[in-house]
Amino acid sequence: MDMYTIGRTFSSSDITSKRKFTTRAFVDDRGASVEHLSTSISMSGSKRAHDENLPATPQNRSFTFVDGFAPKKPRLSAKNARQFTSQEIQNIQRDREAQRLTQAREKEELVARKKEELDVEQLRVVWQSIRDMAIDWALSTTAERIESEWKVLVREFQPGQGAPITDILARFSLQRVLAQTQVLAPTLYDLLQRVSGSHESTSVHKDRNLIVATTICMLVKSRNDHASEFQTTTCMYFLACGASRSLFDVLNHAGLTLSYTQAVAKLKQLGAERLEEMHTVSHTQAVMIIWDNLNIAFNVTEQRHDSKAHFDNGTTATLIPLFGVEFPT
DNA sequence: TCAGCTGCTGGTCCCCTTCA
DNA sequence: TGAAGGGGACCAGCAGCTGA
Repeated sequence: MDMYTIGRTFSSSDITSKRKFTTRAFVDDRGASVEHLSTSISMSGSKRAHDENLPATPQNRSFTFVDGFAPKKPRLSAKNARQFTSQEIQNIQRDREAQRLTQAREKEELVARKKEELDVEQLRVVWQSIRDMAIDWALSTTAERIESEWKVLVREFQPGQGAPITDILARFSLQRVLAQTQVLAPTLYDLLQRVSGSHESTSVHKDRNLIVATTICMLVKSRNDHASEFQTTTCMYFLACGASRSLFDVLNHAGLTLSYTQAVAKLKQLGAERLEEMHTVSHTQAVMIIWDNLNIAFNVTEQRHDSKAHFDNGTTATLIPLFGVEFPT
């Protein structure tokens, strides 16, 4: 490895502090240069400068390296100066003017492009804001409309006070529920049709409209406890099927039927209404009575003396009005 | 083996809430 | 304010389980 001294410069503060710097550059065998700086500080005079405790600043620590082997730039002198003709000067001026104009045009284009991007971004933000406002408006308007439609529907589905169970059971129909919903609450009807997928269903085995109608009936009951035509009908069915009281509890909480207590009350009310109807019919026209024995088995798995399987026996009677038969008054 | 306990069910009563 | 409905509390009957 060869060693070369490449020179150095000092700042004024270095000189006053009497430090000696030796700067060397090493060039290895592969030609790569490595700079190494060794600094020795002469403390001759044994008197430290007053500024040594001051923090080092770029000003009092600055030095630069000068490569002694670098080719020197030719000095500008009248001897080396080239003589330009007026035509060349004009050409240079024209070229510089064209270059200036090109740079100005590019700068203008850049500014215009930035402005356009900014405008597009602002437009996008405004568009997003308008879109959000439109969605909010649509949602609130739809909600208000459904709310008003729903109130009308609930009022329509509420039976009159003291309405006979017989009438409720006779007129109840899921098709009627759907038809009334379509007329009185078209927005809600369309919404439920889309949610259930019944508007596009072609299945002949599963009528999704029945699910929509059932859902409407359950929601109506949720909104108004008096609107219970559907639940009154279903509770009669579940009673006839022998559903247990706990099953009634579950179905009642789901809004599918009345409570067991109300179901029994409705059944008794229905029995009283039919008995009254029988009295009326039997006093106004000729009737025929059909009776039959009724046997209900109450089985006990493990019979004991005080707990045995047994049959409850009774007699049922069915009254049939006779039309076209003279009735003596 | 059996008395006592527990859970389920049906029924009734009463209080509270909702709605017209 | 009355009607309608929900639900909790309570009772009775029945059946299954368990420990003495």
